[in-house]
Formats: sequence, C-alpha cells, structure tokens
Amino acid sequence: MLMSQYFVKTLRDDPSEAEVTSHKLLLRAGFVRQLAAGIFINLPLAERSNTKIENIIREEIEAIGGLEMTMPVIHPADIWKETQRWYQIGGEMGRFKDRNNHDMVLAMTHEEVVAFTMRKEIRSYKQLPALIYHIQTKWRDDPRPRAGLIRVREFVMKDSYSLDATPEGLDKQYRNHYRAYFNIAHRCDLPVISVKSDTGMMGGSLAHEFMYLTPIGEDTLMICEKCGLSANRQIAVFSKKENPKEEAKPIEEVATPGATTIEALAKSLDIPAAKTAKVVFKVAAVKEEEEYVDKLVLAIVRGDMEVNETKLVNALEAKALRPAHDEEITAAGTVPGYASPIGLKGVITVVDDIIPAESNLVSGANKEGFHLLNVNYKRDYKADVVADIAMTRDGAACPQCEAPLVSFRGVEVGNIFQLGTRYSDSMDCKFLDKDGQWKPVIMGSYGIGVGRLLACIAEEHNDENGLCWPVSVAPYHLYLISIGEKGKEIAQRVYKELWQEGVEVLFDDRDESPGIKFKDADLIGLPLRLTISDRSLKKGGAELKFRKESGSTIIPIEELIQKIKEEKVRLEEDLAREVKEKTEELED
RNA sequence: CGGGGCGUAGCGCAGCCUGGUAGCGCAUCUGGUUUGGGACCAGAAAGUCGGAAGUUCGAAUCUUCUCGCCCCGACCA
Repeated sequence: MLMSQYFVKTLRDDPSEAEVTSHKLLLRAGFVRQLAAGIFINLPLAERSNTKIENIIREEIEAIGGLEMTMPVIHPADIWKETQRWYQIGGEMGRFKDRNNHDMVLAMTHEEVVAFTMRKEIRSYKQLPALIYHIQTKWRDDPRPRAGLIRVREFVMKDSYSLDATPEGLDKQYRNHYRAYFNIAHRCDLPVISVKSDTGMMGGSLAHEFMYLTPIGEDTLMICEKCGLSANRQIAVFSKKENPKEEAKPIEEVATPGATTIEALAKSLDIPAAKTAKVVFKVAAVKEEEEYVDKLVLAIVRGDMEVNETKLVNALEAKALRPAHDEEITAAGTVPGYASPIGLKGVITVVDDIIPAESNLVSGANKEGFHLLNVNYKRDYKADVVADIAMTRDGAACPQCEAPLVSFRGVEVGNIFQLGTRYSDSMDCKFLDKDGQWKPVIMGSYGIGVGRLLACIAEEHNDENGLCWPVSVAPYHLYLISIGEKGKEIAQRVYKELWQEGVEVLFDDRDESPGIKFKDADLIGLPLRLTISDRSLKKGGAELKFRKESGSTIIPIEELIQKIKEEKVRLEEDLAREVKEKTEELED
C-alpha cells in the first residue's frame, strides 16, 4: 500500500471520545472509526490485521479437526423459542420482524443453528465426533459498550461447536480448544490466563474464560498466587471461617436506632460484623409454570461478607436480578435496614451456606430501630435455598490451599463451554448409538473474539509514540520512508522487490516533511522501518530500525532485499520460538 | 436502570456565567520557500453552534423537551 493513496489521515490529537490506550491509538493511527456506540468501522489497516488474526485462528482450529462453514447472522425466532432463549434473554437480543411479520433474531451466537443443522444431518454415532466452526458477526445489545473495541455491540468472533457421542469425546474436544486458544493468543503475542467461569446464558456444566490481564478489564478474577487456582469472581469460591460455636441463646430484642448498616450495627452493639446476618433484598425473575414472574428475594450472608449476584441468580435458577425498591421491601412487611427472615411471608429466602453453621447472630427485627439478638438458623427460620452466595474478596482464603486470594482485572478474549445436551435435548438433536438407542448429541461451544483480540493486542503492545504490532498480526511488516528525490526513486524499486519477496510494505511516498512520516511510522507501529534518504545514502545505504528498539543500522542498497527478508523471518521465528516454549510450559 | 460529563469547521478546543454580526490551533485548498522527528511565508475555503419548541426587538449563550456520545455503577459468553 502507498500512503499517498490511503484515504484515512492519522490524527494528531486524541479524539475526545476515547479513554483507553488501545482505543485512542487505533483511532489516531487510522485503523478504525466509530459509527455508533459499540459499532465500529474497520478501516483497511484494521482489516489486514483482523485477517491475520482470523488466519491464525483458522490454522489452530483446523489443526484440531475443525471444519469451517458460515451460518447466517439472521435467524428465525422459532429456533430460539425451541431452546427457550427467546424468552430467557432480555434486551441484549436484537429482535425484529420481517415483512411477513415473523419474529426474527440477530445472531448472538449459533448453538441453535448448529443444533438445527445437525438434527437434520446426524443420525448415527458413526458421524461423530464432529467439529465445525465459523467466523461471523454477532450482535449483542450490551447496555453499556465501553473502552473502544474492548466492549462492543457488533463484533466478529470465531465460534466452534463440537458434537460428540460420549462425555469423553466432549472432554477431548474441550481440552483441544483449551490448548488451541492458548496457541492463538501466544501467536498474537498476547499474554492470557485461563480461569473457571460462569456458564451464564449458555447453560452447561464446565466453562473456562481466557483472560488478558489489564487494569482496564471489566471482569474481576480471583487468583491464588500460591497454588495457581483462578476463577472469575462471579463464581469464585473461598474458604469460609466459621465463628466459634455457641450454645443457642433465646432471642432478645434490642433498640438500635439509626443502625441501618452492618457497620453501624456492629459498632452500636460492640460486636464483630461476622456476628451479624446481612439481609439483602433483590427482585428476581423466577420461572413459575413456564412463565417468568418477579419475586422478592431475601438473601442472607454473614455481616462480614457480601452477596454475589451471579451466585444468587444461579442458586435461584432465575433469569434476572435487580435491587429491590424500598416500597417492595416495605410491602413485604419489613423495613429496609432492619429486615430479618423471621416471620416474613411471600419472599424467597436464600441463605449463604455458612449461615446454618453460625449461632446467635444479630438480625433485624422487621421494625424501625430494633434488632434481634441470638437468631439461629433452623430454630428461628428456614430458607428456601441454602447455597454459596457470598462474594469472594481480596484476601479471602483460597479454597484449595488457604493462601490469600488476589484480585485482578481482565478482558475476556475467549471462552469454552461444555454444553452437554442443553441444546440437543431442547432441539431434539439425536443420534442412534452403537447399542441401538437414540441419544442426544453432546455439545461444546467455543468462542474467541477477533476484534477483541485486536484491541487487546493494541492495549498490550504500544509506547508513548504509538502502536508496536507483533509481526504476526501487523497490517504490514515494514514501513518504508523515502526522503528526497533520490531516496524516492530507490524506494519505489525496493517497494516492488520486497513485495515480490514476501515482505509486506507500506510505502510512505507522500510529499510530506520527514517529521510527519516518522511520526506516522511510529503511530501505525509496523515492526520494521526502512528509511532511504540523501543522508542514509551518504552513510552507505538505507536505514533499518525496529519499532521496539531504539537504535538503527545502515544497510547497503545491494544487500537490502536479502537483509530485510532475513530480519522479517527472524522476527517470525523469534515469535514462533516463544510460542513453542509457552506451549511446552502449558503441557507440563 | 441509577449517577455524572460533553455536543460550536475534518480533529482538539475557546466563546455560554453577564443575550447584540461565531473564534483559535492543527488539518484542507492555491502560490512560493523548505526536506531526518507532526516546517515557514502569503492567501483562500470551510460551521443548520446536535435537534425541536419557548422567552426576547434579538439566542451558541436563558427555559423546557428531545437525540447522540463518553465515564462511573448496575448488567453481561
């Protein structure tokens, strides 16, 4: 490509809409432009990098037996009704009607289409296992897109779907993807870690997320630096310490004016927060005879803990959760700040699993200004659900080794799910097994975001002057600058020859001052930069500089093509070697 | 859904409080001089001040409504 023909100008100033580094740089360097909140245009530079990322993904997925296909972006709602997700998913789903008034869905993911296809095609265990994938646009109407390309509404992802006859088969496909995803990230020179995650709207049993750790990440991960245990905070568990057991004492009402928070309560009674029961009200959409209805939920954790909403939703098997309004709480017969489960009717009570082991906790008295001492689970009240619903915090004890857990922020670039038969059951996707029995196909689904990878790579590889692309995903390998007439003449020849030799060159042939060209070279961030000018010629050739290094070398013109080719190959080999080392580490 | 901020030329911003002919820097176009880190001189072009309604003799400026974008929280493969 010739810079003189690129229709996009780099920006001197950070656009005011951009906050995070990758967003600023991708805008300034002319990779992307925004069309609307969470909807981006990929300009030619981004397109080239995306294509490279996609091809890395293709190679890794083909290597584990994946077959590429394309599934539509627009689906009839019928298949989403079959799996109930039409009803379960809220505003995140894009819905519209076609001209015949049929409900239609903008693809958020493709389990339904896979199941639809496979129930027509798969009849025998002999057709399994199978692995299909595609790279396709998704629409998820996120309530709050943010951080440029990190969190968008329309995006391209590679999603693969495994189909197996046995759980062992699924396990193998899952492990294959686990390794493949690390390979993909490593080949993009993006450090990621895997953590256990919530299955969310996907359903299924086991799930991992691949996280790029960065302070701008929107997920919080809990990691044990001692034993290596890691999980998304949404599902992270920790080892809870019970208070010393006490003999159950009789309930006693005490006046606690103004003590509407645990902190104030503990202070006024001079007891540790861990001797109180924290009551939190939420309204959950719970399934009741095929319909989702809003129910008031009373969740109890020990006073020194907090409620984890994801865990609570899972414990309730609810669709959604929101904080309860004060009116809803009062209507249930209690008072915000002084609530307790004792004597309350018409609410779903969920208690954290440490509560039954605790004795003589302080709880609200369901009237303004009073609390109850010595409340004991079972004797005084019972819950509809007992489950782990406590949030894991920094410093909480690791459930494996008791060391303190540490929290990190991260961006989820990929995830893998063991779906099991969630979709094959609801969509009747069955095969005839060896033993002559019809069985549901066992599915797995595996996603990795192309644009998100690009953004994370940009976030990881940059400096104060601009982007610094890894050679594997750089839109071009080399930024060629010519200064002056003589330099331009030689550069034009070099440009053609390098392309013939497999070196992708972006030639800045513009009639601009050298300063502008150097600034743009740094901003766009190709791994190699070659300058041909009167000055370099006087020194004996052309000047080669690596984006990530400060020095430069002069190369005689006659050796130029060969030398650059070598350097490009060397960069690729260096990266390949690192990938190999990381892969071996992973195998251990 | 709750809280906050911002919409003025392609980009970054001033002007608004205190109403009176819309400005600056960069970018763009023309001519000339320059050519190793976002050059210089001279000239030019470019804005429904996000939109609508209202107040007023007069609104970028005041009022109301509305749309969009950004941030925090909630939510979320």
